[in-house]
Amino acid sequence: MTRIKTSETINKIGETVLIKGWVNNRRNMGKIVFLDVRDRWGILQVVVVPSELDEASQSLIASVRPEFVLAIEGIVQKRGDKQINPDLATGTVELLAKKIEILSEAETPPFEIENEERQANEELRLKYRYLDLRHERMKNNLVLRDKVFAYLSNWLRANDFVEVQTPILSKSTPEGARDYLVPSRLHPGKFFALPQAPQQYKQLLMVAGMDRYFQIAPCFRDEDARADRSPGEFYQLDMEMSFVTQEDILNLVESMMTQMVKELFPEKKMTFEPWPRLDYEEVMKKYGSDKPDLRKNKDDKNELAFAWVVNFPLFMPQTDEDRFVGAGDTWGPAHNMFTMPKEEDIPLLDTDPGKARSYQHDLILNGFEVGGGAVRIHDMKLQEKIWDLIGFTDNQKEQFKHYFEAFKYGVPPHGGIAPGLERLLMVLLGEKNLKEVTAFPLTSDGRDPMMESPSIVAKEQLDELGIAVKK
RNA sequence: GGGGUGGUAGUUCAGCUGGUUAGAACGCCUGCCUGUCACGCAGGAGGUCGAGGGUUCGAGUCCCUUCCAUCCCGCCA
Repeated sequence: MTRIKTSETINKIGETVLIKGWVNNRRNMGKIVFLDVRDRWGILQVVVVPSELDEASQSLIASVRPEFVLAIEGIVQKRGDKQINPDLATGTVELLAKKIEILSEAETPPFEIENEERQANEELRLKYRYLDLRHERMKNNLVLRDKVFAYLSNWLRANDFVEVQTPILSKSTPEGARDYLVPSRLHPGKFFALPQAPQQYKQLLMVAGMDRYFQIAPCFRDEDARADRSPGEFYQLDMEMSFVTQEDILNLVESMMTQMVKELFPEKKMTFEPWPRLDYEEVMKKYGSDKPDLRKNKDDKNELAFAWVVNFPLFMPQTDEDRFVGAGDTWGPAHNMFTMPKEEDIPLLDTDPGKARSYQHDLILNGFEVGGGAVRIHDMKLQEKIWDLIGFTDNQKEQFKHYFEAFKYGVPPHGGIAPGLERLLMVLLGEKNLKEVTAFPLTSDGRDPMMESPSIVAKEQLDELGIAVKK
């Protein structure tokens, strides 16, 4: 007999079926036992009456405990009017067990699976993440994460975007965050870096003529975590388009996100339609933040205030408190060093660079920055001018040699954006921490208590890589 | 690197101004129960009070040191 999902039983009244799943709960009434059996699709009440069971099943029913994995064959029956459970999707039916097989026994878990309210502390949850993910809320979060990823990918493909996988083993470049380094065995003393974002690759794909690129891109930054900032790795919906203006980028993303929310989160209401385009300077003056929470009623869990922030300054002054690592003493890039200045502000580069504004755009949602991007510089002369202004040395420019080289061969005007997918999901799902929408996150201090990573490696492995570890 | 909060049973927590044998709920174990669905009832097991030191007749409680967790600042182009 083929297994069916617990959720399918509501359409199989009177039929003999086979279900498989975990014991969510057991209620022993003496001569009758109720088992709530859980699979990915839900929970089904199984009625166990010894007289209905075959002999083998009768002898094992007493030993069945929560989280045992069972295969149960039985007859789907309609529940009596008084026995209907409105809280259960399968609450109108139940399975009268005829044959029970224990596929796997289970020890008592370190925390309760059935009771969602009683939540263990975070480290314990992460150590036993495979049990934590049995919680309905966590399972639903992962399923919705997949739905959002799939919706956005498909939407982009339907709009002529092509997904391209860019390298994970990449190159360390003087950008903002700390790199994760990967030693090269074949080139002792040299290192790959895991990408902080596929920034240069996607721009080079525009040079290649891909026209519209996207990627659900893993990004790696070796920085300290926050509730809304994952330690280690996270995913961006990385996008880049050729022959577009900033207006084109904003309109496309707005339309994509709006449709996604309406389709997948119909209970949500947007505060603004269309989304406002806010001037950076005005926003800072009015709210003291470049990512204000613009909801009208902050108690309403279903209100979503999307907005754009534009007209960012191109440069930030380098100060002792606030300094772009890798730049000189005067100016650092406000966003990144590839961001295009607004045409009307280009003359300011020679006179008053601090006043020059750029084609950077941030997507904000309920007080979180859920995406950032820009129109890029496609003129190498302008790019060099920017590099000079931020005090790049010849040595630093040398690290962008490939970029320099590529820009000799015909570069389309281009720009893009990269929404942070976990942060977006966190807001959409009403979670307070990115860990709640990530299957196997690291702890805040960058460990995995389940795998016990990072870990010490064998000396032979280090020797082969030419690495000596300081004790 | 800095700051806030926390660490007591398997889990989540309470434990006042220092005072008898450290409690509750859930979970777990045993028994009873044929309509429960947070089943119920009766009983039971389970504690290095994060660790070390100190003050005191007496420390879960006060002091010092230290470890761990989490949130925030720094950091995050």
